[in-house]
Amino acid sequence: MTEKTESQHTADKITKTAFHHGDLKEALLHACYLVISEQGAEHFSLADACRRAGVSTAAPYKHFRDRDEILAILIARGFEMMTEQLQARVTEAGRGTLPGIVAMGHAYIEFAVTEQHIFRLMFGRNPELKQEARALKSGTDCFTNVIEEVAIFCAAQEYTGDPKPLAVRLWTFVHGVACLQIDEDYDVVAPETDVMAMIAATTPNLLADVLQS
Amino acid sequence: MTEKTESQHTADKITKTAFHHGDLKEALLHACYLVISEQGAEHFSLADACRRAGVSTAAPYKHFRDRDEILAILIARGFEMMTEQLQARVTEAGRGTLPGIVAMGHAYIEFAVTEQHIFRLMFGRNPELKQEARALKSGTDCFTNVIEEVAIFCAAQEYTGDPKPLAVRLWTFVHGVACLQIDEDYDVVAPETDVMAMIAATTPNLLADVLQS
DNA sequence: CGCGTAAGTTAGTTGCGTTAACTTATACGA
DNA sequence: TCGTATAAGTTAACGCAACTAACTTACGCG
Repeated sequence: MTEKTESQHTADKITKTAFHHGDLKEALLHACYLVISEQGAEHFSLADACRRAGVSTAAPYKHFRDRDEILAILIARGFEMMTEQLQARVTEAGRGTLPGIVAMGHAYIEFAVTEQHIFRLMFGRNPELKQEARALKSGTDCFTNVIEEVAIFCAAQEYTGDPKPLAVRLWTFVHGVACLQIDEDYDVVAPETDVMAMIAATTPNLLADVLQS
Repeated sequence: MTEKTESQHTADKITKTAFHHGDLKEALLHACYLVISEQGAEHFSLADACRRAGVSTAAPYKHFRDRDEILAILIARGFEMMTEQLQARVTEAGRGTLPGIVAMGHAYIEFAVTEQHIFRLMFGRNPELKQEARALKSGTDCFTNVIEEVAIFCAAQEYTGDPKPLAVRLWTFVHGVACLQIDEDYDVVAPETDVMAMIAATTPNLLADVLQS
């Protein structure tokens, strides 16, 4: 009898998929997302999210194992959002082209900036969170996608080497940009930096081996 | 009374610069450093550090404004350590040379790995911590040093362009490596990655403009 | 030698995460 | 149709951490 009632009744029963609240599970996830987006995961308090959702602080435990499970779900969703956005941008700019690769880099930064705190959560050192099945899967899926796009690019450029190390390089650089940007370290030390321009300028350097062929 | 006889008033009073404990301030900082090194700043509890130092949980407030001041001091010291280590390595490998630049990158990674949690603290998004005067100063000093070394390299290579954007590029890449390495993201997604080799291989690409001249 | 105060203490407040025990209301079977 | 098992909420309590207040100790100086 531990059905989910969400997908089960949706067909016949449109309203009231859940009991008292409507859909507290999702409402709590959204509240947590909002709190984290505003205050950062470091200062995130589950009790705060409960207040916003208008329920007691014990309510979440009817839907989640603990605080960490909620964070793991938000991490997983973050990676899914990121994957979608990267895909959209590379498709738009042209798969298998240099502008396509650059566009993915730009999309990475945009995601990191607009979803700063979720991004920090996704890439922070939280071994117990990131080893959660969902978070782990959506994370690896996201990067698998990047490798795939770089592989398509390599093929289009008739580069016969292994695309994976190149993907790692590109990812590393763009990730460095994202971290330093959202941590405001550029602002302190090199405020003149135009990160988007830097990515566009540096990507060809990182792909020099491919572009020469 | 277990005096430490550290040097604070040094000149007039040699012994017993501190009262009851010896030098609780320093002892607490060390205890906090240990706790963070073991458990990470996220799970760091000041009370835990107090227990290790053998004092009550109220004791720190005679020496520090609050928890955050301690963290800010540790951040500042982290940057100072890092600066020293980068300097030592570039000097050893040769200032103004490509191996020197690569050595700095390697030293950056080594620091990030051996001082994982302090590194995370240094570069995490903690606006209120990083704006602390000491932390801010030692952080900018650290990067100023990197720029200086890149400038020396550029001069040695007779490159007439601005060295700063190059330094930013190098820093960005190496920082990306450091983050992904300590967050164990490479392990999940590209475990074959040899980060030191990657830095050695990629640095010339990032410095292509200089090396061509 | 006595006093001021630096440097500790204990005890109390607040807030969070979590659990236990209780209550409510819904879905399903007799 | 109704009764009941249970899903989904509640309140109340526990332990722990950050911090504060009020008290105590003992060093150092005049």
